[in-house]
Amino acid sequence: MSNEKIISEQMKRRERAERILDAAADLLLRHGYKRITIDDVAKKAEVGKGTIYLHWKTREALFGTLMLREVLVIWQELLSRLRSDPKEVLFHRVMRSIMMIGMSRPLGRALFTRDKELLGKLAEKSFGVGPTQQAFKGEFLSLARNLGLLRSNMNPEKQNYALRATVNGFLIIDQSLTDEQQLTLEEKAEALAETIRRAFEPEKPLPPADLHEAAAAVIKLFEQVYTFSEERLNEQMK
Amino acid sequence: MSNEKIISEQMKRRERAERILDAAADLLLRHGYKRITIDDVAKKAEVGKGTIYLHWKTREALFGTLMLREVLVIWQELLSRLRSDPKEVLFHRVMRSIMMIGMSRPLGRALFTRDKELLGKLAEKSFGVGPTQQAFKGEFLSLARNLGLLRSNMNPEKQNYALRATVNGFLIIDQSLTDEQQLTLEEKAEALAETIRRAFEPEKPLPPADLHEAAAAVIKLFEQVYTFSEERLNEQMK
DNA sequence: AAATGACCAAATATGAAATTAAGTCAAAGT
DNA sequence: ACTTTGACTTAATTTCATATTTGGTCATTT
Repeated sequence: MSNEKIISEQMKRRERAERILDAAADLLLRHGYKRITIDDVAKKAEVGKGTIYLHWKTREALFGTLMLREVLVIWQELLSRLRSDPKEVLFHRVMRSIMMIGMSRPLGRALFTRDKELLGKLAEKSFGVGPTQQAFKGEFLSLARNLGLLRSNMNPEKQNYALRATVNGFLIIDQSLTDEQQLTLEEKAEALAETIRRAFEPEKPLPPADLHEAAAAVIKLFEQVYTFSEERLNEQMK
Repeated sequence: MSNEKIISEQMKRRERAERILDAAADLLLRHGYKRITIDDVAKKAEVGKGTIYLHWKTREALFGTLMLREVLVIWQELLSRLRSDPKEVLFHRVMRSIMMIGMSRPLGRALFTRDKELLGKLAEKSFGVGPTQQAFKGEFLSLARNLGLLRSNMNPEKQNYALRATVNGFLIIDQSLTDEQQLTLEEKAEALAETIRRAFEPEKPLPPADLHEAAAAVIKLFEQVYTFSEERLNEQMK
């Protein structure tokens, strides 16, 4: 068999996997995790049930991959924003972007708010890929401190805790907001950004030179994490 | 019957109600809401089951009163701190106190973290007394802005949202913290205080004169809310 | 060699019977 | 007379046996 043929075969395979994930995503948002059966997904994706098991070992693995794909799309969009404007590397801007990107996507929103109704037991697990989250929580934060994107006159553990609590608060609160005075997503993201900027960023703005350097460094780290996660995704989709 | 006699009777009645609540609280923290029966409470409080229904109409009402009592204790301790030092009226100090007081009390902690394991369906309901929470979310925040305790160069709705999200984040995150590097309660409360101060308070500190005025005004409002809630409690305990 | 769906075992849903517990009130206690 | 109680009623919950569904496999078809 020719090389092109093999590659084309792999592409078709990948396309089919994506189609199955699309079907799963649609059903997930429509009916919620616990109500979906593999038969439903197979029917919707127009493949035999056995075919799904050619791609994933278990039902849970299928949905795990779906979540990872969603996280990667968000990650990619974030990277694209970072590349288009170095100012986007400012910590509050990164957080605003993450909130804007994630919350405007139905699946991202379910992930961010830990929507138990929709995700069922999936809500507990973390899909940022273990190492990805590590990178984010650990490496990224210390990098941000070193680059002057975060205050450095603050105990790092305390700062990490405070950041996590704050961001989590903004993400989680959305579902319990039955308030009439609903703010728009833009306003909410802006509120998060302002809170983060005032509470965690240095008083005086970063000089443009440092900003560029910071952007380059952060993009590099994010690309590493992205590439790593992408490889994981590719493995999972065989 | 003499007046003293009647008052003494009422006191005994009240004491018995407290004893029942104590029993309920103990069982609640030990076994969780859904596992407790009224018989358990009656036995523990050394009263007949019927006696409990002389105080409360339903099981849920009994536990509702228990929650209200807990909120009032926290409220009272907060007021006491405010009275002892006017500086405690600074917004970040109020928030730190609330976190310190509430989180150091088992029942308060369950309430703040919305511990579903312990509180069951009670976790959903709000026990700050409808009007109390209104007062807190509405009146208190606008009063704080007027008194210079909060930045006034920020859209009030957005500021309210951001504050709620932030504080909620610090309170809720505690239960999902399986992290090894557990901070002490003091450190966590300090982290919340610092975040609040930087993100929501004016840059320059309040002059001492304004501080005293602010403390007086806030204490007055809190006393009103406290008194109102206390009356509710008294009604509920008949 | 890839894809399928009939098949099997395990999980889950169903529903009737048994148990438990919330709430009442006639009787006992003070 | 007035308070307190626990046996009683009924509604809710649990149990348990049976029926159904569904995750995952693999012999057969494409």
